[in-house]
Amino acid sequence: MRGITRLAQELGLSTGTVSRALNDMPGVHERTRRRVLDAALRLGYQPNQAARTLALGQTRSIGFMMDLEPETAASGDSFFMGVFDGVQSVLTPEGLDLLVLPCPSSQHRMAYLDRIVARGLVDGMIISGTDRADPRVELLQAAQLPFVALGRTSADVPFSWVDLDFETVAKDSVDRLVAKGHRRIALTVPFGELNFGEIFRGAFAEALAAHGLTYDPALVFRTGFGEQDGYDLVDDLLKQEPRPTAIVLIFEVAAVGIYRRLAELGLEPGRDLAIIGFRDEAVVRHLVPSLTRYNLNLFDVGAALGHALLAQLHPEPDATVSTTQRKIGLTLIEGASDPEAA
Amino acid sequence: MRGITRLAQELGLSTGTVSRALNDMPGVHERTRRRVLDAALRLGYQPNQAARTLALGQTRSIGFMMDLEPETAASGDSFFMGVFDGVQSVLTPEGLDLLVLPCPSSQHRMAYLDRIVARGLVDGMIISGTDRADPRVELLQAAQLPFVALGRTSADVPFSWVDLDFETVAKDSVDRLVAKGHRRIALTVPFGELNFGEIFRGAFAEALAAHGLTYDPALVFRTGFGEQDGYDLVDDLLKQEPRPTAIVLIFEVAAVGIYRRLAELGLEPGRDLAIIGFRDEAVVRHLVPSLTRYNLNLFDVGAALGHALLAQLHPEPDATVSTTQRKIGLTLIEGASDPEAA
DNA sequence: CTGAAAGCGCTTACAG
DNA sequence: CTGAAAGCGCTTACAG
Repeated sequence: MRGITRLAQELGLSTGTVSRALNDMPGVHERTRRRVLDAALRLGYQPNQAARTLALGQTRSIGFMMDLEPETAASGDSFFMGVFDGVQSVLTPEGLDLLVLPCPSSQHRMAYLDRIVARGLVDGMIISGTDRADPRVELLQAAQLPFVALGRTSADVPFSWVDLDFETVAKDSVDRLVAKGHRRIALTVPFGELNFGEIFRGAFAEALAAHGLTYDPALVFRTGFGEQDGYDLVDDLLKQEPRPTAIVLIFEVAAVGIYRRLAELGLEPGRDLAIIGFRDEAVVRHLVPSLTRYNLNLFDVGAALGHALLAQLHPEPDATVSTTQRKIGLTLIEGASDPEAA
Repeated sequence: MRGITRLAQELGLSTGTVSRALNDMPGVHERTRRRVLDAALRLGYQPNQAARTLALGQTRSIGFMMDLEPETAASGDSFFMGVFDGVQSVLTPEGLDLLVLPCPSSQHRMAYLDRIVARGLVDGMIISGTDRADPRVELLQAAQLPFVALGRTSADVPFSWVDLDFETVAKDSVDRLVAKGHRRIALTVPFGELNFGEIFRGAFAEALAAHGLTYDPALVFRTGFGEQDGYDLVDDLLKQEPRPTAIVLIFEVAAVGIYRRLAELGLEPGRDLAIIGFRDEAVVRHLVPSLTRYNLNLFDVGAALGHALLAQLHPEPDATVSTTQRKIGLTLIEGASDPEAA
């Protein structure tokens, strides 16, 4: 005999009473409750999760789907860890466990998610790395599973998401460079169908237009997440006529490669090419000249995801389920990599 | 009505028969089996995991506990992501799901693990970042939960682990430096109680002894995982009298900081201080002069963990459970950072 | 305030 | 080869 039955027998009570005491349900004598709690602690009793899930119809677990794609995983460096910590900070007090679900690089995202959902492994999901058109959103909606996306999609169906404020980063970067006399400004966007690339590009074009500058598609460089991608970018960029005087990045690590290639060519970051980096990270923190970049609080991103999910799990008594759509701001860290144009 | 009951009714069969058909049990008419499988596919039936777990006593999930401690997390996602992919590659074909369990930085490892284990969330565990004395090993043994550690402990109780071959890295590094005329060789070890620090130190001392050199505790530097830690190390190192001519690292990123600080001091990596880095990683790949370091196949590490775990889940019919203890080798990548001593 | 019993969705001896 | 029934460890109306 094990579990709650054992506990009940040990105490000479029924499992019903023990269960009610354990779960803080009303209608249990205070002395009884205390006896139960004491015994549970003493015997190290923990309710069997599967039995609980079956009886209650909920798992008390939240899944966080993460791609293992080497392509996108590189950016993962320390990004997700910070986010997880933030998510836990709001889920743990609610008694919810966070299960990170790594989708193998060999497996299709949809197949992976479909299986997770159908097996009823979690009460809610957080998905990340959203594509412009991301069928995972429809899958989760169809399954009626509460979810939040870390990242938007281009679809206009309403769903909860938390995303970085790419628009403001693009606008601030352009404003700053234009104010310093730059007119030919290059931009990086990700390979593939990741939605934030389109957002970034759109906001960038708008910001240029606001200054009466024209958006030149030739100055938009599709790159990967890595250091090498930044390196490879430089030669293409220098080939442009007239040569751009500045570049705005969307990946943290690319800056390192750009600095490296410029140095090889006898060029100097800042003087020969103004650079505004993306998220602050250990790797770029000590570049010389110091990189102008943005600070992002990963913990906040995670916490926002957690809250958005809770809002879906406990829908307001009256109204429709509350949909969260929240952009997290990044703050500028002034460096010396984007001086006045020559 | 839902789940298997619904499926059974749809087919005019008992749930028992449907279950047997679904699970490929013997004693089901071929035609019946086919009908069941067809209907399951058509209706998108997936067994409820909680019910299955309760009935079978197993979850078909494996947990991978990961620390979110900023201290150790810095070493990062990029490390774990590669490992996860390797683990999945052997678990997925067995129908096992991998659940990554991130222990919040605010929570005690033992409390976190204890809860996970007691709730019966997984059939097996992988733990990482083992301390010299790591109570998680005893906890898992006491709970009789199959587990594998990524990393050894100093305990002499036998349990399954997969670890990097720190001994060979230490020995090869020392041999190489001594052959190049170095006699005063410094070493880094991690802060805290991480077990591999002790292993690395021990192997280092032994290797020195094999060359008739004495191990000088003043040349052993305790450092963290970050770039800044490498930076901070340099001044202390240069203070030593006589000054060491070489250093062997145990963290990937430290090399970047060492290069940076040396440059500030007008010193040159290699010429003024021979450096052997640790694991090859994007961050150190383009240092100049190129860093001598080691390559590690993360996928292999993960696959080894997966196999070690399977060996525990399906114990050999006859014998005692097979314990895996496997060191994964790292291969030298020759660079220019450790030339002959002056 | 407490107990007996049904039910959550599966699996699996046990009959037939 | 198939069905009826018990059981996995919980929770929760329903009686008392």
